[in-house]
Amino acid sequence: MRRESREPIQVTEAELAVLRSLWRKQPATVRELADHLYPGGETSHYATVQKLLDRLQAKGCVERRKEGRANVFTALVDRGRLIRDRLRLVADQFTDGALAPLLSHLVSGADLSQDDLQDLRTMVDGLDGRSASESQAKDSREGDHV
Amino acid sequence: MRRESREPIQVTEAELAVLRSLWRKQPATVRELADHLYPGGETSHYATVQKLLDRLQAKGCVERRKEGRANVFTALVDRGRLIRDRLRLVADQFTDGALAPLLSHLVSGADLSQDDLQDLRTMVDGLDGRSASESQAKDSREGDHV
DNA sequence: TTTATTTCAGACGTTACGTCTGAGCTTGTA
DNA sequence: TACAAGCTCAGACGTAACGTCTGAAATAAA
Repeated sequence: MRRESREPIQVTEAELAVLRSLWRKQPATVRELADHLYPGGETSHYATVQKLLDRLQAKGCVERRKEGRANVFTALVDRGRLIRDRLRLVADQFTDGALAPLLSHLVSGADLSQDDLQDLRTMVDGLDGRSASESQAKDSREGDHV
Repeated sequence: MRRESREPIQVTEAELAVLRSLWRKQPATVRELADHLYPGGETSHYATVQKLLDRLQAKGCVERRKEGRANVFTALVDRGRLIRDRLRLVADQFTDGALAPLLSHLVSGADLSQDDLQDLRTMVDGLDGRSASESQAKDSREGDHV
C-alpha cells in the first residue's frame, strides 16, 4: 500500500486561498503569504493568515519549520490530492462511494473541447488492460503544483 | 416544471436524505417520509422533516401540492443535477471552472472496471461529433481574494 | 363540539468560518 | 544591558448554517 488512504481532507475557501498562494511559491513565511493575499493589509490580516495556517497544519495540509525567528511553511498536499478527496466525498454522498458513475455526469456536462476529448481518449487507452491504481494521471494542460 | 436555473444547488446531508427518500417513492407526504427516515420517530422528527422540506422548496429542489388536508411533495431535481452542480463547484474552486482537468483525477482514482472503461469509451465516442470548441476562457486573473 | 392530525413560524444549541485582539517571545542593535 | 521591531500564539468575536424541536393555528373526521 503505497498511499495510506486517510480521511478525505476538506479545506475552506480562505484556507484554499492560502494553499494556492503556497503552491505558487514555496516555502513561504507568514508575511509573504499575507502580503500576497492582502496587499497593503493590516496586522490583523497577518494574524488571519496565521490562523488559517494553524488550521491547515491541524488538517495535515501544511508543514511548519522554524527558520531564524520566523516560521516557514510548506504544503504537504497538492491540488490533485484535494480534488480527489473532494470527488470521493461527492461519490460517498451520491453514488455509494463509486467513482465511475460520476464520470458520465462529468463528461455530459463538461462541454469538452476536441483537445479534451483527445486527452480523455488517451487516458482511457492508457488505463486499458492494466490496473487503474498504478497509473498516476497527469493533468491535461493544467499543471499540478505541489 | 423542471428547474433550469444557473446557480448550482447545494443541499446538506439531512436535506439529501429527504431527497433520497423522495426519489425512492414519489410523490410522498411528510408522514411517509418521516416514517421512512425516522422509523418509530417522535413528532419532533416529523417536524424536522417538514423543516427540511421547507428549505428544499426554498432551494427549488422540491414541489409542494395540497391533497386533501395533507401536503404531497415531489422532487424537482434528480440526482444527476445535484452531482453535476457539485462537480461544477469543485471545478470552480480548483481548476478555474474547467471540468476537463477533473477527469484525470477521477479516472486515476476510480479503479475502473473493464465495463466502466468500455462505457467511458462509448461516452467519449458519442460526444465526438458535436464539438464544443468554444471553451470559455473566463477571467482568470490572479484573484486570491479573501 | 371534540378529537386527531397536519401545517407553519420561530427558536434552540452546536459547530464552522473568517476575522481580530492582546500578550508574550525572539532577535538585532544601540 | 536595554529597547524597539517583528514574530508567535491562544483565545475571543460576530455571523451564519445545520439539525432539531416547541407551540400554536388550521383542518378534517368522529
